[in-house]
Amino acid sequence: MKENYFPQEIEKKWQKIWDETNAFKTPDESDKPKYYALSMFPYPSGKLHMGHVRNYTITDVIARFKKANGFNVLHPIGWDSFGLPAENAAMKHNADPETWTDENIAYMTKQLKMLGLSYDWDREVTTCKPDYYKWTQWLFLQLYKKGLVYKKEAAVNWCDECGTVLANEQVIDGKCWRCDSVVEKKYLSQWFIKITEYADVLLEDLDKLTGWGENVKTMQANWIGKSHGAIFKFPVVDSPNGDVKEVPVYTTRPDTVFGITYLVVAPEYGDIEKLTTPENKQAVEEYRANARKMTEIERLSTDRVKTGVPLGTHCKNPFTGEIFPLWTADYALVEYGTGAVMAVPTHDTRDWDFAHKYNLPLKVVIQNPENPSNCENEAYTDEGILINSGEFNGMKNTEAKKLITQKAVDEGFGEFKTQYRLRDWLISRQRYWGAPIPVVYCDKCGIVPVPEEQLPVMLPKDVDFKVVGKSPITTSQTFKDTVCPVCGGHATRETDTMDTFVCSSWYYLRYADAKNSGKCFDKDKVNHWLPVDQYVGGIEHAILHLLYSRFFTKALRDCGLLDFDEPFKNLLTQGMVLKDGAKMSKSKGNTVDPDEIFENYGADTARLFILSDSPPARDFDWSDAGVEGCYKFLNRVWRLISTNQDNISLCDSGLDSESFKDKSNDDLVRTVHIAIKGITNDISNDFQFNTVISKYRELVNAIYDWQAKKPQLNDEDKQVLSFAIKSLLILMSPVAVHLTEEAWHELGGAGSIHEQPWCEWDENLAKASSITLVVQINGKVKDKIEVDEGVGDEELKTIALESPKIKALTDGMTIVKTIVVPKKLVNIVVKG
RNA sequence: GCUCCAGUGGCGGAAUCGGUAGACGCGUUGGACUUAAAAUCCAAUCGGGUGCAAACUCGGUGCCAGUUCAAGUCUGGCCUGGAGCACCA
Repeated sequence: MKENYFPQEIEKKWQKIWDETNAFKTPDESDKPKYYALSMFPYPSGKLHMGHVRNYTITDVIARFKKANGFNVLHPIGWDSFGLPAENAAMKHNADPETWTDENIAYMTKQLKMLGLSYDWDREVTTCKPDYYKWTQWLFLQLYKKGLVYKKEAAVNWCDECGTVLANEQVIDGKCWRCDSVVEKKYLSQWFIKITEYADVLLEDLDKLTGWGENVKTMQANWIGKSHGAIFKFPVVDSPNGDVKEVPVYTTRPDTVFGITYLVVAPEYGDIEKLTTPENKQAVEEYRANARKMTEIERLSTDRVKTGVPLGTHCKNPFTGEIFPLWTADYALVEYGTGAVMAVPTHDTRDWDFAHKYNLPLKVVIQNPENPSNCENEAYTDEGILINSGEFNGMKNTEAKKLITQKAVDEGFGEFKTQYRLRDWLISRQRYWGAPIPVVYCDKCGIVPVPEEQLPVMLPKDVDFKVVGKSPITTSQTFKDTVCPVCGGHATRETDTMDTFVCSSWYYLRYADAKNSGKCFDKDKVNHWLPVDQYVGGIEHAILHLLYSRFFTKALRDCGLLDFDEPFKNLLTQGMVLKDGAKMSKSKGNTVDPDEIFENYGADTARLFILSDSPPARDFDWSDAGVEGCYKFLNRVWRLISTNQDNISLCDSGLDSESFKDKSNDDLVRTVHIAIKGITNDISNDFQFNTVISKYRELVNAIYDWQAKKPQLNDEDKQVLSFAIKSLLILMSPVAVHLTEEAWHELGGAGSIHEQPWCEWDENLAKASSITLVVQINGKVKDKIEVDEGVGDEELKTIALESPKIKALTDGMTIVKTIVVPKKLVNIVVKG
């Protein structure tokens, strides 16, 4: 064993061996219980960044820990490899996106191997390869058959920079999630997945996800946005042609229905033209044109002054017989509810603002119990007692909600209604580098799905990537023109491709059966491996990927392809990697290149450091000094072992014997047992790797201290040291994967350290031989006394009371009572 | 506005059940080794007070209350920061 630690040399050596022997291959069949550890797979952008390093290291340590603890662990990796950056790169160099992607995957694969990750590379999945996207297309067809996919013309989010539409989930603050440019509304015919059909179960099943953080669950719940309310239908009294009989509205405040003074429809409301009088037509048209021009950001800004114009027509309130005017205003959203709102200015802040601007009347119907002369300066939106509400007067508004709706139901102008904020998932993209949507448009038969036996619909190669203003795929001569599978006549292929989030919504299933060429996956294999026991990834997917994947799992279950409800049993959302307090990013210039760290310090240092300073869920501040510190620590570990090489014998069978445990009352043996227990518990409880690493340090410090007191080691000491080092190596093996393997090998350990079972501890040895009794007076620490471990409660009390310090302090006082916490503490309550 | 999370030394953070606040590390300071440096090792490091010193003592986990023999931890009310949602009727 070399005296000095040369990580680069060691790491290269072992990586080669692991690679050649396929060391981390996972068999499907095993006597052991299964464990599925998964990181969110990367987009092959070119190089790994520190976020990747953190993500994959966390999952790798978990996978290795579980393996050592007797599980058959599935720990796969793949590539989320469709998407716009490849296409943009291709456009820039007029090259094939596939070449760019392949090169990136090759480079990043090399980096993953340099990090020493224990992947089963035989299960690698690459979403842009036909053997994968064939099944993405196949699954699309299954959902289509189930009626969960449809095409419709709708107001959609258009990103001009990316030249494509976006899903709702991909619009952040009115901007594109990818390129940050402002998103426009466009009316286009697009493909949607009916995720709303699963809104309720997606919400309800969040309760089953006990292994998910509350933050992610509430984010999803908010996004789904379930609300309970009513639909009321208001008869139109003066529709110009008499062809619109009523306007339905959705409200969560049926209790305020007696306070309606006007009604608002969205500018895009379907019947708006029929509800406009000829005199108002011009103003309404202008208003609508103006609304169309506005960006989402402008339109949705809450601090904007509300605007609107009257339509000239009126509705009747069936509860009161009152007639009130119809307006259009862009604060009503066509996509939500019915696209029309009943306005109660006295009890809704938005209606209040609008009514004040246009001098619309107010009618108070809910009385503020603390301030009966309410609604003079602002809307009153809290609970209260109904007034001016006919038969409902005097009732609590919370109770009236139900009764008022019931009346509407009974009299045929209303119904109870549950409403969701979630919209259907827009999945078509006007881009080349994605899975082609397997559909053709026949001149005669209309929309025809591609027959399954014709899959995959391959991406064409005869494409001009330099084209501007349309998808490159449309330039292919061979792609568009095709034959209708039904009638054999001329047909045109769909040129839209699928959102990459469709590809990533099922990849975790494919790992269970990655090489299956006849099916997307074998049902038994998927049922065996899934759900994922531990999923690890960034919080940025809290809604997008995680919601889509949950939906996919449920939809595929309903297609009979699998038998479970939720894909990810436990979710760990790791924090960001920061540098100098800001997220690492190229634009800020505060990135740290993993390659440089590997080169200068080795992967083990990188792994150790990225786990050391913060718990996984919290943000992690990268510091050069911290890396240096971890490197020094590994050197310290190496030195400890290399200078003791002759004193250590790993294959000493005596280490595992009962007699060794019994005869060893050595403090170091106890320290090791305490470390094993602590480290095992810290990993098991929420993967607290930062404290695991502090315990590595404590153990190493303890071994050094122990040795400093023993200039000469006798045979028993050597056995104790061997036990300590062996345990240290195994405990550190999930993190410092190369160093521990090398040391294990050099010290004559059998096989690979990564095949060793985890250390066990003896409960009796995993505690100090004596305890420090804390003595408090009135809750304040006054004395600390070393006592034997086995001392009983009564005796502890006596010891405490007889301590000279305590005697002096309690002298002349009345002892009211004495509380004894076994093996820990005595609190003496005194008076006087 | 609503929802969730967090707040502990100079810094990252630690503290199963309510039971010694500040583990472990970074940084800083002093020292040893060295011609010198690097590396390594040793010591100190929350604040105030008493003391030459060992030591002793008081205060302290965002703020204010409360529960308790005992609160970083539990309860209520605030403050600050972060994240998500948001003219969603």
